[in-house]
Amino acid sequence: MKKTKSSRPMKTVTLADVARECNVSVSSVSLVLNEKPLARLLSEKTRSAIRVAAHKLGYTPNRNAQALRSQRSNTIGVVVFDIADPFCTLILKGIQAALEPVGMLPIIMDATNQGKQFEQYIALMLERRVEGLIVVANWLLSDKDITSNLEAFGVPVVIVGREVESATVSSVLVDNEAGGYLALQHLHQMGHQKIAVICGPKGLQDSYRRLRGIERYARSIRFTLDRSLIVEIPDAADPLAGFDGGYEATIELLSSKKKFSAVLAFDDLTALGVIRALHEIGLRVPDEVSVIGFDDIPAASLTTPSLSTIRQDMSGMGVTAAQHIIELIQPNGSANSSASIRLTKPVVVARESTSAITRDSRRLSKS
Amino acid sequence: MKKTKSSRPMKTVTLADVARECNVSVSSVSLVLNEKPLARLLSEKTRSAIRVAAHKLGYTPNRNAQALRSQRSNTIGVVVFDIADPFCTLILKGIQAALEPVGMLPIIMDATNQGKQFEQYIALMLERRVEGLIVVANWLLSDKDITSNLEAFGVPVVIVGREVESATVSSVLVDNEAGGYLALQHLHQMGHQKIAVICGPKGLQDSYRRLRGIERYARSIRFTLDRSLIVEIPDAADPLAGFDGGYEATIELLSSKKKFSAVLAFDDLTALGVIRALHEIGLRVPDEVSVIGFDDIPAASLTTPSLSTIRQDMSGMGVTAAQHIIELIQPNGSANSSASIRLTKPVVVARESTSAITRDSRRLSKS
DNA sequence: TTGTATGCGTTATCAA
DNA sequence: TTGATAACGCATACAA
Repeated sequence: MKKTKSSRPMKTVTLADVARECNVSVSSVSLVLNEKPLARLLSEKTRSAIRVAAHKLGYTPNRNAQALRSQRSNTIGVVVFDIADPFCTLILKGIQAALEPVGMLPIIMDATNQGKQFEQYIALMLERRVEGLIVVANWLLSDKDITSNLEAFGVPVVIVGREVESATVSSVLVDNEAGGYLALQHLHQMGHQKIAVICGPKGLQDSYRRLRGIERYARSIRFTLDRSLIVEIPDAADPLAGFDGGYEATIELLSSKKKFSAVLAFDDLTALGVIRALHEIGLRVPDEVSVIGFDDIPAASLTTPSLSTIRQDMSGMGVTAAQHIIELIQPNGSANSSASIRLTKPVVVARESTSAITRDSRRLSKS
Repeated sequence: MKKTKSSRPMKTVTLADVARECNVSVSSVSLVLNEKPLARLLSEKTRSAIRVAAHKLGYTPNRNAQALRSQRSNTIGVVVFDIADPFCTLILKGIQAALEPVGMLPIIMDATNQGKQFEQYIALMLERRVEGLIVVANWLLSDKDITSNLEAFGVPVVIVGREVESATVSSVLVDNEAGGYLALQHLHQMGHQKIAVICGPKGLQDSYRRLRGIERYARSIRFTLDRSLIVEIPDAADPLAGFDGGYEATIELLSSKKKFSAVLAFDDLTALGVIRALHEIGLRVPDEVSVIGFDDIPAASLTTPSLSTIRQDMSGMGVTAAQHIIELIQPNGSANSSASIRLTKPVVVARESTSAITRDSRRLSKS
């Protein structure tokens, strides 16, 4: 039992230490411990001696040295625009899950919602010689922030949650249009006719795409959307701004005496704001007004009533992004699989906040 | 403009490249770029030439090489028990915020709620030669999982969210007892007398501490808690189990015809489950029953009604943990500041789910 | 079947 | 004022 009172840095066990312990050369130790084919040429006795010694001494390979020598860091930089955003966190899980089996380590940084930090953190990761970069966007990240020059980093880049028009940067995101389609379909099939639509900020791709999907479904069944029931929440800098946006939009809608039996909200946060507003006015959800969101953030299942929504497979998106970047990292990888856009399929999650239209809501929606 | 079509790994610019570019030695370049005192001995002309060349060539220091040479990785390993737990994510923000100014990089890993992965990930970080370890626990992490041998890793360890009885591992967590005290105080001061208490799993430190705080407040005002209104949710493996626990406990309480005008829940998730149950039975919150949680997870402010709760300063805990580990890393650091326990002060966040007792709730709580 | 030597990019020591 | 050079821990081509 050695006293461990020593001051840092503590000397760690190296290959040389192991080699000395069993009177072989460092190369032999390296071969055996890495299970290289060449190791099979060593006598079984030597091999086991090496393994025993390594274990006894508590040898831990030094990844930094390995990275230096092999010119491969085995790390992927992950820049999350806001790690507290529940939307992002499941993506991270997916990324880690896909990276682990191939021995890659994600280096995660939170950009804390600031475009400024963004570039700076990427520089940090480059210093660590990450072999690839995954950017997890959320709706606060303006396109300006990214497109600056994501292309010029010298490593493959995959961006999650945002479609980017670059020739060298790949995207993984939900099929927003399909999602919008599904959302309206869900409400319409439950009998709703007067449907308010609360769109996201105009500048946002997602807003546009989802609305397109909504309109496409409407056309497909020759259903006419009441334009006066379509509103838009303002752009904002706060992660929770969607909630306020939904709240304000609903208050406005209600005070203008518009009638509707259902609200299709831009996302879950917006939907929760809508519900708050309806509740304050004294309208019951879903008895009098149905509400559907988009994303399926964890909170969606915890509220009362629980929130019907369009689920994005965040974890799956993370996995896809990670797998894609692994491909790109392979030598010649950028050749065969170049910049692509992968859309994941959204799915309806019907919970308590939507219900078939009732007498109550029908009466209410009479204009 | 060089074509960048080459296959990976892309050769990066080194000190030697810069040195060659301006006909000086690598040592000079190193001195200048690191702004060492010795660099002042070089002529101003040389210095600026070096800086210009470095910038022109796009030099990026190789941290792996630096780590190898200096025996300092400038990284801190952070093992989060569940990165999707909103409780954890704000702590991460705090950690990053405190680490950044001192040039330390957090290496974040999600243990995905499994004690098994836990040890394995720590091994990974040790291979990367992290200089310290921060473990972010949540209530699913059983003490067994950690105490195994957190002490023997050779680097300082700080654990957030759990008090550990080790002589070498420091803890940062909320003052649970004070929190329990505050929660009961809040309810009592609003006039509630029949108060149900839903405790966390028995095995959990937090449960015990919070209950102690509750009892301490009760004693301080000579208020007698009705033991039959104190229940406990079962231990569980699911991150969202608290919700179900709160739900079930409430249903049980109600079906046993107990009367109460307020519920003090173990945490926010539990509280949300309670609200769901009350709603199903047809009891209005807070008009007929007040509910208070613990933690102040993001969802707490988004629900309708929004949740009154006891806030933990998660971000602050992250900062504290990071600062502490930085101290411990300093040479001789472990000497002057050894294993300690730092408690952060909880604060009441009064929102909509609690209100002063009304005629309705008074009537209801008559037994 | 095993060992030696070299270099990865840096920093630090010593010499010029 | 500046430049060689060794060493950090490891992997590998080459020798023995």
